[in-house]
Amino acid sequence: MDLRQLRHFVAVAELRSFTAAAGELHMSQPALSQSVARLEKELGCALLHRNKQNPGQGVLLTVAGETLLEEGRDLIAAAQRAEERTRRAGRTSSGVSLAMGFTSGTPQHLVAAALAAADGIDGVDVYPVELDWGHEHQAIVTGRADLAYLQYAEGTPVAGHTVTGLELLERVALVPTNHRLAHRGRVTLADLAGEAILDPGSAEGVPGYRDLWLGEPRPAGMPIGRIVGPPARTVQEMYSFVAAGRGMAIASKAVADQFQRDDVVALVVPDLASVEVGVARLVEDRRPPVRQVFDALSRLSRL
Amino acid sequence: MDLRQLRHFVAVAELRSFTAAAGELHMSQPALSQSVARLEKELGCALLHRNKQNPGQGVLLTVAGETLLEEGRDLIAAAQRAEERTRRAGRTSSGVSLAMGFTSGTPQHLVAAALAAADGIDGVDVYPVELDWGHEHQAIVTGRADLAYLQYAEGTPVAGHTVTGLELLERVALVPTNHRLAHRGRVTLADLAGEAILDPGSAEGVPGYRDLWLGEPRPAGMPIGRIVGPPARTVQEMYSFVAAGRGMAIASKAVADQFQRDDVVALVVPDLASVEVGVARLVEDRRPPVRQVFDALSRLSRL
DNA sequence: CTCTCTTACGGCTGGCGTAATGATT
DNA sequence: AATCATTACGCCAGCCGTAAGAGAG
Repeated sequence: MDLRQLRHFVAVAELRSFTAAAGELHMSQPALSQSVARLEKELGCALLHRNKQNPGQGVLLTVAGETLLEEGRDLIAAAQRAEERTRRAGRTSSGVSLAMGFTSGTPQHLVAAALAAADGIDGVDVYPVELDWGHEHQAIVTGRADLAYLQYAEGTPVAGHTVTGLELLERVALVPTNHRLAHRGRVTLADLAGEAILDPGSAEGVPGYRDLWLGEPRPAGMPIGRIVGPPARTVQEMYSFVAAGRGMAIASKAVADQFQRDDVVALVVPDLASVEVGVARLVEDRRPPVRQVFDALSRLSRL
Repeated sequence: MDLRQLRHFVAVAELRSFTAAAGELHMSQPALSQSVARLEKELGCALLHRNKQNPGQGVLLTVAGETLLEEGRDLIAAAQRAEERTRRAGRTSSGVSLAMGFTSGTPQHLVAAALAAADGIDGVDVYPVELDWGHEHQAIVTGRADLAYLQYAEGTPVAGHTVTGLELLERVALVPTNHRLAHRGRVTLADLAGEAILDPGSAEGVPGYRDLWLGEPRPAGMPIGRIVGPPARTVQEMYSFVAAGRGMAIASKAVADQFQRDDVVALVVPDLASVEVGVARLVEDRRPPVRQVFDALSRLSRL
């Protein structure tokens, strides 16, 4: 079995269409058809129910197809992790080196704590990797990071990861200094009703991420305003967006404490639920250094 | 990255030699050299320290090489499991079907219990797969079985598996009916000193397996006799070996209770430690039906 | 001189693209 | 007719094998 074939099959299975998958994979549809046919021949069983009475509705998966879709996704992700981890190892001269993912919204002391945690473990070195907003999950799955700090609605589990909640962060609304509410230290959701808001984007694998940073669900009568994109990738981009007067943005108080600009003001919003910051690792990651650092950080939990 | 290349690299890394690995892989050595070189180029880092001052001692691994060796082994095993599971799914008409591995030495009621356990779980079907002696571990790793019954020295953990001990089995020595000890119901290790014994082979991934079925370690003055191969693959082969007068064999009492032949006698050996029978699954196997059946069987433990 | 890995080169296979065909609504 | 997949066929890249080269004991 070949990883390329597997990628081909997974694309077809996910999109339920050879034509669509061929586009996605940047290859011709007949070539894709052949590739999957070869895979089926090698496995000795059909993976897709073809063209019977559904040429319009695309293809359906067989039991074997369902199985290979699940297994194949895992396998492709594992292959990418292997590649990424090897590349990273190639960049370090010696010893074990772990990548700690964080975003510009992560409280600084936590990043420092991660580096400090490694000092206590012999032969293990942790280096920080800054990730784009909302890519923490993806970074762990693809192997760009071994561990990552994650922000999520309190108590929401994240599939595929082992997460330990560490802190709760109050939330603030960021507005320009010349905003009508800028002189208020704290505001309510009612005050913010109808305000244009920065598009938070969405985080693969983190359900509820988008709603979290839109301040949803909001009580009746405090509707959300226009959502303005594109999503910010970092805190700096978020501040620039706000300073330009295009709308407000919701952030954690930790962000506002760490980044100060005189053209942007942070207003505490007490009726927005706090967000939880946690440290995450892949459930199936059994590498001892990863476990050790993870456990050390877990012990710092204030929850 | 390609699985073929990965297999090439893993072979070289494990054997610490291109020449040896090329033989193992049934390909020419220069082709293998190129294949690994291509992989290194793709990854952008060296995996092996070449030909510096060790052309005699073979190659050494770099940090990246060590990483890719570990990751690659896992990945290749995972690929094989994916393939095997898909093939199995292709053979079942519908629904979830799990393979329960056992050997001819597994107490029958446990196999029956596994099938019965599935009846209580909706949409899950368990079917038995008979494995060769000592291949239980390998079967789980390669995906031939999702669960398997395993026999091991009491309390010995098996790497890579989650195991629940279920029962302890007394052990017996199998001898021909015309053997000098055949009329005795029970014997000691001292009685068996110097007897020729069937080669138990070894089980990949189960440390101590060989010693277990040789009755080792034996007290001083009760030395092991000649070890006669080839290893038996099933209980029937073992009985035939013994009946032919080529030597004795050590088995669990459960085996002797289940298989009766008038040309072979089972003698209880009280001073051999009991073996533990447990049910095993892969640590990282998170599929709910596997967990459910495993947990149901774990609840049957008498330990 | 032997052992081992690398470089060079030629041949072949396998996978892709284009074009044509089939099946269904 | 339009859509979606398969079959037919030619082309090319990549991989393997053979042969030659290079460095160390």
